[in-house]
Amino acid sequence: MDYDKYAHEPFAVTVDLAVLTVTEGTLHALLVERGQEPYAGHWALPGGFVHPDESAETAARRELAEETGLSDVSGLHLEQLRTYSEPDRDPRMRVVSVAFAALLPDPPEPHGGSDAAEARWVPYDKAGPLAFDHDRILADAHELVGAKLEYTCLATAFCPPEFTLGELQQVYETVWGTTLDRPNFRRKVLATPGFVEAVPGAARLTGGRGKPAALYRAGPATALHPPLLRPSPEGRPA
Amino acid sequence: MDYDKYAHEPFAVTVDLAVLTVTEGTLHALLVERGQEPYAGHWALPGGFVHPDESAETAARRELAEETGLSDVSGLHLEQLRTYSEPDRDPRMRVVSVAFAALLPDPPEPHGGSDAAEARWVPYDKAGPLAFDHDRILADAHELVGAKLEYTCLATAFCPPEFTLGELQQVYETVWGTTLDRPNFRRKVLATPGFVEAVPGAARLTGGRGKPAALYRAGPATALHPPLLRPSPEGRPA
DNA sequence: CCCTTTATGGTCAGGATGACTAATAGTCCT
DNA sequence: AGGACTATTAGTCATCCTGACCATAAAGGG
Repeated sequence: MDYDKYAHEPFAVTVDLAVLTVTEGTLHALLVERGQEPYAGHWALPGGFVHPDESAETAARRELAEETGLSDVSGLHLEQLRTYSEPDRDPRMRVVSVAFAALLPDPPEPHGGSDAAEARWVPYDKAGPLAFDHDRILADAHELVGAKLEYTCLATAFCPPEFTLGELQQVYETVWGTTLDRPNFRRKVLATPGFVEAVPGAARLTGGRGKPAALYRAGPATALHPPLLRPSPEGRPA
Repeated sequence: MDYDKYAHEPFAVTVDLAVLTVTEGTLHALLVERGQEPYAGHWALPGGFVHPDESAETAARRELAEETGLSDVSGLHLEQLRTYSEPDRDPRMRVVSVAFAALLPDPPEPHGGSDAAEARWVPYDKAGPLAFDHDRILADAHELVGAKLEYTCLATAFCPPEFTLGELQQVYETVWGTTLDRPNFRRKVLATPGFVEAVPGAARLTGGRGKPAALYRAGPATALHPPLLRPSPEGRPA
């Protein structure tokens, strides 16, 4: 890198967050309503400028805390998605945005943060046309999370500290948009060492009817070997 | 994103390229020798500033062409890796770098490009301490490529337009640092529709001894279902 | 001509997966 | 309280995929 050969144009660097959660069997994204031009009145992904003294990861975590009002953002899963740098993605100036996907277990009531007119959880399908290239960012986040569910233990990031296998399966089904066989899912998860570990105090749960389910915690494993492949819709995704 | 709330500090945005190739059964990376401070005399990944009118992808492709001297960079595989944005990663100023992994079939002789004192192919293992955080970027690129070989058809990007299954297997073995069973590898590859397609003119090849191998081309498939998992070194990667 | 080398073809057992059936243990309704 | 309902948990069975092999074919080199 030769920094002195070209006059380096200044860029603005932002972070955009695709904050995802699973509630009521549906994938939700956290959106904010823009208060100013451009795209005033449109919905957009939360985000903001990277400060001079922080990394993109730090900025993303700060924005996440501001936007969700959560105090403990340190334990949340943050995944760097991709960087979007098309020259015309912001009509006002040259903005390079580092996008992150954040996974939340329980969706807290979003209080329209510092700079957002309003913040709301919106079902993924109904996340209408968003400002800037945020539609694509959100779609990319969905795809990334869906793929990572296959070969990592990421799914537990959508669950509270203690969860049932039914809840874990719900995460897979919701993100993938499919249904899975319950006994098979159970067998697979339990056969993967370190994925989940049973909570010894044979606890129970569920506010509904049916047999109480055993509780599990996220295990130390991060990778899934062999992976848990989502069913191919057709013959083969060629 | 509220662009007017904070005075947005200007950042310099660069691209860094981890250009990888497989030659003589070894993974090689393209490195350039820095001509100026900081890290003068050290080796580094090729890269440079993103121009005001181009995206990071475009900049990466341009730098790749300059650095390798290849005229046809359009067909080469470029994969966005990650963005590195630690505030202190460059001692002089605030630089945010979008890193890419580039995969080459035949390593052309690198002509020390416009701004590089010298450019050279270096075996991956011997890519000593690099400038800035480029050691980590290179390692991340290796890990990404290794993972993508498992569940995508990326391996053909390391091969010339027509190749033998032996060469394809070589790619896997070199990147993963393992050995694979030849008949099993063959069976797996041929059983995946769209991965490779035989060249009808039952051509042959190889400059050495042994039975001539059939030639194949890259197929239309991009994903590998089910994946081609690398052998787990120990019991289970927990 | 024999040996080495590489490619290709095939077998065979074990593991993983998908499709089901059945039993268990609770809540809800009447 | 009893029965209906529901969700969890357990288990079976055939099939596919995989890893570990062995065998054959087609070249080149002594």
